[in-house]
Amino acid sequence: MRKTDPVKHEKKRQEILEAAGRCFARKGFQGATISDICAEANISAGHLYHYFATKEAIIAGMAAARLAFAAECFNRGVEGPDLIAALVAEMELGKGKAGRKGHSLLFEIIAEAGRNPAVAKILQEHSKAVRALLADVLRKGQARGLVDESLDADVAAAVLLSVLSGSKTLTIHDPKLDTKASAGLLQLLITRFLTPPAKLRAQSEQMNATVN
Amino acid sequence: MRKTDPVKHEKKRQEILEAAGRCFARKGFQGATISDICAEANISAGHLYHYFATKEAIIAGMAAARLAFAAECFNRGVEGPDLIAALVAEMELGKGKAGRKGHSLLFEIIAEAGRNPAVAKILQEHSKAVRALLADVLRKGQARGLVDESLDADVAAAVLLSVLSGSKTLTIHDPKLDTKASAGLLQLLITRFLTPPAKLRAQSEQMNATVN
Amino acid sequence: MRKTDPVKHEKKRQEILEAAGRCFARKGFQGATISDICAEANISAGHLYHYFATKEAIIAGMAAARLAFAAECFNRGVEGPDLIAALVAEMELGKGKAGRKGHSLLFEIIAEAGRNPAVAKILQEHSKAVRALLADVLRKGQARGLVDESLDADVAAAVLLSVLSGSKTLTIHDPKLDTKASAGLLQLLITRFLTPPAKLRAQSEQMNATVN
Amino acid sequence: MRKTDPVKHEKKRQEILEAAGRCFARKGFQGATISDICAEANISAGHLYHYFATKEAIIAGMAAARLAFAAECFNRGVEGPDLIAALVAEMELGKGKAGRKGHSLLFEIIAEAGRNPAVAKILQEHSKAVRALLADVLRKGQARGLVDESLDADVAAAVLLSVLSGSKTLTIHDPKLDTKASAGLLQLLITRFLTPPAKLRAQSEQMNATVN
DNA sequence: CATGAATGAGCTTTCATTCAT
DNA sequence: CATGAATGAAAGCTCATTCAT
Repeated sequence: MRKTDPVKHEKKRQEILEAAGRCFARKGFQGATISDICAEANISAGHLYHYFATKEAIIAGMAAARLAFAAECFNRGVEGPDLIAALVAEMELGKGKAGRKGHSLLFEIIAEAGRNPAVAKILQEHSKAVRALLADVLRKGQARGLVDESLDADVAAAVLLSVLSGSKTLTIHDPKLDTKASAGLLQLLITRFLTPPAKLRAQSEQMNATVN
Repeated sequence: MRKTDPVKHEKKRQEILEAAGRCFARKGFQGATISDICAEANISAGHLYHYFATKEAIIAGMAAARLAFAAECFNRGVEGPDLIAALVAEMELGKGKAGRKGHSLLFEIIAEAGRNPAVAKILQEHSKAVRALLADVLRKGQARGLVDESLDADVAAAVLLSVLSGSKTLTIHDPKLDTKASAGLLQLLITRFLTPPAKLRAQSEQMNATVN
Repeated sequence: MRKTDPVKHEKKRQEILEAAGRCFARKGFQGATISDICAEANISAGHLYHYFATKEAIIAGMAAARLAFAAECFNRGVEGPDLIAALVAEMELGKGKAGRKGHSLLFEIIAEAGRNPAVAKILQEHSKAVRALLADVLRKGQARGLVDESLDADVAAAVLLSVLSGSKTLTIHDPKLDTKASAGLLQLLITRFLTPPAKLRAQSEQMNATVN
Repeated sequence: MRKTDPVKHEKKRQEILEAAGRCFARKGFQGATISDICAEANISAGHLYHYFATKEAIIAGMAAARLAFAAECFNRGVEGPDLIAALVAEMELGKGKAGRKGHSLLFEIIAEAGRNPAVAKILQEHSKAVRALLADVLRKGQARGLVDESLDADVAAAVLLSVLSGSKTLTIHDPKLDTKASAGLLQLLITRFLTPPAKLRAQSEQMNATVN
């Protein structure tokens, strides 16, 4: 009497979600068909429904998995020594086609969240967690004098994350973008936003001194 | 034999595009059917095809119209006296449900651009034009000492527009967002990014003086 | 601006219902597919849905049409001079294959009524109407001394109709049935049930007299 | 190497058929799925196929079991002292919802017999046996002067069974049926059909005598 | 210009059945 | 004996598009 092995089951589920992710990135949520996903996952149409009750469930599951993965990457980067460099790195400006596909998927999720409450909830829970983490990092920075104390850490975290999202539109708006220059300006933008004015003044005085 | 009145024809086209825009905002590009659009525009399915050859053409036409309108608004605001206030105003953070629908539509367009070359081209042409305009404004600002001269105006314009796009994810990521505080920090972010360091130092010294 | 012609529309609807009736008689409600019905009605699958929203609606519509037709036949027969002969005629015992198909359809409807409320309602409304008519005829018979006055006309009508339904199982239970003999006995059964005892006695005394 | 215990095997078969009967009563032959039956019988889908080769076989087996059971009940009742009361009792007019489910199943079988030869054969064999039995009882009644000798016992048996079948449509045609009154009239109907005219005359003369 | 009847490919989903374990 | 993962054909239904009127 062999009972279902829940580990194997979960592994297969993840495999399917990954296959679905690739299809969705290629064709969008509605453009990708169940057939596409089955072909990509190498299973039959009928079998897919042992793992997911509806296509909706696949979309929701896939969004959750993708965002969880993104959050994990973000966490790792942000807990390192250089917050600003980590943020800019997260923007993945230069990844070519593969990166752009991933970005499309992100905007697909955002658009879907506008009319699919299940996806909206997933997206909001994800960003709440990421925002909280970032706010925490900012507060520590404020304690160490590296971040302007006059900024509300929670709001600043939300704004920084929106900048991060926005940065991913750069290559979509302009495929011939100078990614190095853009990354540099984004780094400058974040630096000027976060650095305490006193410190900034000191730096610029020093620069002036150097110049003169 | 009366020939088609081209003015009337164009007017109807615009009407249909507006109807399509409402449907797309509600249900997405694939979720909205030709039937939906016909119902919204009060015409028959057959008649729709006198104005647009395919659904694709409606999507493209609608994206073009929507972006043209956005550009127009943007131009008006940006040519006014206060650039930064205009940018923040453009972010439309507090518009409630209606605003969020419009934002979903924007991200729909962005996601679609990732896999539909026609839409990608429209989006890129639009942003090229807007970017050029904004870069021009920035250059004038640099000439008048209001904008940091060390910034490359073209790249800075692209970055600012990406911040603008990103800001529209704020209410999607968190519907309970404190819109005033967010708008305030975004304004601060742009200010600190653009203001020449020298001027900023002056301001902050002045502030310090006031404080002491 | 040609508007839909409701007459044509209704005619097509009836055509489809007739085609559906044939398919259902052949394969049952679930056994007959939308494709089958479309092929039988010579229309495309998509077009069927201009006339019926769901397969359920086709079943319901078809049941209603079929029962309405049956009621019409019944009414015509029953209002004639010989009620009992009409009832026996209605049993259609000798119609061969075609008849049996029609009977299967009837039992299909009855079985479906057991779990499909919409069909149950249609069936009940139909039989209510037929029962009322038959009860009326019985009451007139009672007034003229042809029907036993001690019978409750309403209950007797229901019982007679159930006998009519039951008679349609005869050829299903036994395909080699002696239809003439069965029809004869059914006629006798109904006669003995309805005829006033006094009249029956007179007849049988007369018969006895003849025999002796 | 233990061989299959044929007793246990048969017992399980019967269990499954009972479970199938409940499912079929609830949802019909095509509406009930193999999954439904497995869940109701608490076995796995694969295991079911150790007992039945196809769904068809389950339907046939279940029909056979159900009809065998019905025949058994019938036999017991009909061999008792009061034939007519037994027939009316068999009609089960007042059993509420449960009864109606059982009746639906009967009509399901009848409808299925119209297009499924296997089921048709089972039904016909069953009714042949029951008819033979009933004909026998009638012949005995004729010998004892309780049943009209002019009736052909075989045909009368078929007609009586069709009345029995038909009676089961009563509550389907009218859920608010007066079951007592209907049962009374059915009893009267059968009585008048079977009783020898001479005896009937005697009874009615007696009644007249009483009345006068 | 305007209609809506008509098409048919293709969608998501279901389900009887098989098979490795 | 018993499981449930796996199949794949086919179901009901949708929808962009065409066309006679």
